[in-house]
Amino acid sequence: MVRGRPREFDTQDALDRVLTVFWRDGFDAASMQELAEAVGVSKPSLYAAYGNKESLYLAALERYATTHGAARMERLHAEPDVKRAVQEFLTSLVDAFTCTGGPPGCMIVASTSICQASQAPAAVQGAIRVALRGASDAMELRLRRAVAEGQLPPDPAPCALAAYIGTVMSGLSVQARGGASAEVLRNVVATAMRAWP
Amino acid sequence: MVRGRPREFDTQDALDRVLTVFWRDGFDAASMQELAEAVGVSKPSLYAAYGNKESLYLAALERYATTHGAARMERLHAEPDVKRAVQEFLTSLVDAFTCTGGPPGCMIVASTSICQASQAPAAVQGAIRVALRGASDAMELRLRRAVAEGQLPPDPAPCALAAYIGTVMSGLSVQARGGASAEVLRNVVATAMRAWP
DNA sequence: GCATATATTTACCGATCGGTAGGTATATTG
DNA sequence: CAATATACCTACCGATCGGTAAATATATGC
Repeated sequence: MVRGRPREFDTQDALDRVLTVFWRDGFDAASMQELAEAVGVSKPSLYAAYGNKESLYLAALERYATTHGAARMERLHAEPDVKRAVQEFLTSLVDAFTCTGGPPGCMIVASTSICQASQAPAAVQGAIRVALRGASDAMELRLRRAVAEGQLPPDPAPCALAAYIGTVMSGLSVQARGGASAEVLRNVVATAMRAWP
Repeated sequence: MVRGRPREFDTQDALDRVLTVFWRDGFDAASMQELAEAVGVSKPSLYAAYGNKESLYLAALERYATTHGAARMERLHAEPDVKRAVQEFLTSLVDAFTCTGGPPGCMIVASTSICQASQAPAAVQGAIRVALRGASDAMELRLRRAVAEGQLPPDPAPCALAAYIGTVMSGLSVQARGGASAEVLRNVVATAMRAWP
């Protein structure tokens, strides 16, 4: 057993609460004071557990990817029919972006819009860029597989189609952030799928 | 003639410089100090000319709409062929979002992602929402006209199609913000237009 | 010239920011 | 029972935030 006084909060549960604040307010606007209150501990406890604001954000971003994105990505690869897979993927995004259980939209997309040229540390900006690219890259991989399986024509190129889907994903987040309803966004997804080759 | 010492800077030209900083950094992250330096005057001069940060932002946002959006909107209504009008509209957006003369992406879209639940004053958040809706509304108007002219089928509804195009516009801004090239985004527009009825 | 009105700047205000020092509480090890 | 190691919180640090008071500079009206 480890010596010393045991921590009085669960670091993963705390990350979930931190994540929600960063998701809503972004890196700059979320203050360490606010984050500490969201977790229910004092400010120095956060520093002791995670280092500084930068590493806390990086940990929260990673947790966001695993708890809010991983299952959806797995489902994208598990569904054998590629068109159905993408359709279900986008629809589940709409549900997530308009879910009242958390802030509207996507944490990564929201951060992309504002953190690229602000006071955010370079590591934070880089991680956000990587995360944004990650979704498109995974989508491109899925489309490439579909082409290899003969489910999709090679033209338009999987790369271009993935960029289009990534753009729609980003747009859905912005619209949700702006107050668009799930019903409206489901119609957007239906229209977007009309571009399917 | 008006009495008193004349202002030593042009308020419209100053707004252009202020606008660029807000465009890049957003309402919160742009400090009055930074804005004053961008204009080339001292901080109290900005306050004297525009009131406070909130009204300065609102003035900058309005100027952004007129100097960066109005001409494009007029062109959208002037082009008689609706599909070509929309295509040219989106393509010109790509050029604007990736133009090296200013920050990448759209000021309104970038602000939407982060200012909705932050410390930004309610008036600022409201103005951003209105501006974001404005683009979709103008697009819907254009599509309704096309339906009336027989250029477009009534299904999908102009409302839904406009929401889709607005989503693509938002997505283009996010992707540009994330570093996507004009070439990639032009391909995205081409793919997006495949959904045209 | 002199009063009036407006613009400009330096220097400052209280509040809040990210981050930390230092004392105290609580666990294991011996 | 120490002794040690870790977590906790109060109080504070310098820097920066939005915003302003007060003095000075420059124009017009008489």
